[in-house]
Amino acid sequence: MALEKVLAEKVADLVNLKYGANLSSKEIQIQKTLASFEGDLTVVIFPLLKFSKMNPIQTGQDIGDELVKSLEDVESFNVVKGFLNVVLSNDNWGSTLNAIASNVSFGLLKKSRVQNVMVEYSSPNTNKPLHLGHIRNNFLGYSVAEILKASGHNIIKTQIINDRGIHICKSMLSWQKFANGGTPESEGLKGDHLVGKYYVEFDKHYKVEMAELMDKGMSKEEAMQEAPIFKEAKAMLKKWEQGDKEVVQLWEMMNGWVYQGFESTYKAMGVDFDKLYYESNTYLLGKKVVEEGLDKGVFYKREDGSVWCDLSEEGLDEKLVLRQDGTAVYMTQDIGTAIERYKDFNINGIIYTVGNEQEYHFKVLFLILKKLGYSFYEGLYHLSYGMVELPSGKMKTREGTVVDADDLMKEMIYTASEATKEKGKLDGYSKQEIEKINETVGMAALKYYLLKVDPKKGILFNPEESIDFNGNTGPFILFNCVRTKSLLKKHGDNDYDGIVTSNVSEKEKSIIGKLNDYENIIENAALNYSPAIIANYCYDLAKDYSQFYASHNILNEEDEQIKLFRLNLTSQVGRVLEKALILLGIEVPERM
RNA sequence: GGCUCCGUAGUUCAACUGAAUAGAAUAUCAGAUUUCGGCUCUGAGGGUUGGGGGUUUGAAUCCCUCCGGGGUCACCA
Repeated sequence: MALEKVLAEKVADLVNLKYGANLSSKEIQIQKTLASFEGDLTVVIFPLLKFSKMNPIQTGQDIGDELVKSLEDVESFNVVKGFLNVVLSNDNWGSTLNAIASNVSFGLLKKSRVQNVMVEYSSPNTNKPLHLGHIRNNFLGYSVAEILKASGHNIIKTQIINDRGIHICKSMLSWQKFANGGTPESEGLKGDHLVGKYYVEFDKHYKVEMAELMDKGMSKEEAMQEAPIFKEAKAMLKKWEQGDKEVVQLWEMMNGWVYQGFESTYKAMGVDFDKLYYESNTYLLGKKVVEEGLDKGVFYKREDGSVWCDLSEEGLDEKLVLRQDGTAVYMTQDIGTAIERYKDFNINGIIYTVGNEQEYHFKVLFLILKKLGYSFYEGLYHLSYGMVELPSGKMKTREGTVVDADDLMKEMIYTASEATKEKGKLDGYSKQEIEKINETVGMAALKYYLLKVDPKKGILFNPEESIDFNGNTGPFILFNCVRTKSLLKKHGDNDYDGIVTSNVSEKEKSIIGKLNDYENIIENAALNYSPAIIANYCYDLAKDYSQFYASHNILNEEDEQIKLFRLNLTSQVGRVLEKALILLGIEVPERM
């Protein structure tokens, strides 16, 4: 609250004046008073003792006296150990609430220096459908982008589509061999699922061929290289890089299927992008830059023709940037992509939302760009997040233990529909409207479940818990938000401007305090790239409101002034909750 | 093995970046309501914050060390 600042400044002034210190208000620690003590705000006294040269109690008493004298909003105080608990006047709460209500741009911060930031997320391969890991990636990247927007930055959402390489050729070759010309229409499969099916099919045949070769006495490594089907895939990659018409046509057709599939998955996820990058476009630039780097002496060529970057001085290993046969690797493409992005946009930085398994890769990438002389490397940041694991262990494509994104979302929505059927609150709604609400609720459950965890940490995905609707869950928060709307609708008139009351309960104070925290929470979430901070805030606020609702009359309140005050409070809780949920990519329906 | 991240109630997560008695949810147990044994409400138990040491008026948080786990060190992406 503005009052926290006022208080901090006042305390700093007092300490400077009385004890001859030289503190700024930022060095004064102010926190919310714990529920078990009397008071609203607490000044931590310990750090001030070296100036006051008195014990904590005396110092607290001393400062407290002055605060009551000089600040109108401070009604009284008490000192416990080294903590000065300040009790605020009742008028303060109403005016704080009104300040929030009348602030049209509440929750949208203004930055003195606006940054243009590119956020990359999703970054799929075009040889298989999206899975649970991508879901976390997408929700996280989307939400971080929204949070940064709210904190006052300009954001460009982007992805890099991994549409070329040996793995893509594997599914192409496999389709050629085994699909008999099957299309998404003829097989009745989403395009990305169809392509994924033949990618798996490739692996099956590959394994059989390897086993045969190993029976003949070959080592595993040899067999991997010598299996005919693998050699064919490699040949296809080479043809693709040479621009072979037939191969390119096949590539375009199958990627087209995949993009159609992705599009509907992204739509269901509720994510979007401002600009797409394709590795098939950027890898060539990467190759060119590697040539330049060779001239500059940043890279060196080995006898066999492969190109490397020596990072041993920086404490890392040597890194391959171009294969012996001159084809590009992952690193090559990423160098090209980064440069391209800075050419395309006037940006101050790029945030790469990529799993923590690639931390080493990005460390190396940023270092190489630095060595190449691109000063923009300073603005690059790897938003690294933990892997999603199942109770049964890791997800593995080949063992079929992957949780498919489309399947999972469908399940969540189904569970939501079962839950609403029981509650029966949707009478009078059309089938389409009900479907839309089920979608919203199901996705809210999934998004919240994945976003409430600190990005850095791994997630253990428990299917049963994820679809829970009680407790610390998305639907619980959503329900409270929807309830505020329905209350306000019932009351009709919604002009609560300037309502004050001298009768404010502890719960109400707590809620107003939390509402007032919202902008700090955004700032903090932006600073840490952490939707989890927003998610936890939403739950705290919703829980507080839920307890308030259970213990206070609102529409039934007889005192008109109090009733309006509580409606004002309700209105702001709904407003802030909805704003916060949107930052998580969660929509709020009118009813549920 | 080198580098790196992590370890908090039975379980899943918090703790405003160093402050008061480490909080929720869930599970468990006990009551209340309900003839609906699954809903709702109230309450309780549950912790040496992996172990040990250090810095500090104060440590889950910072430093050292050991133990345990993940990731990564590919001419894969």
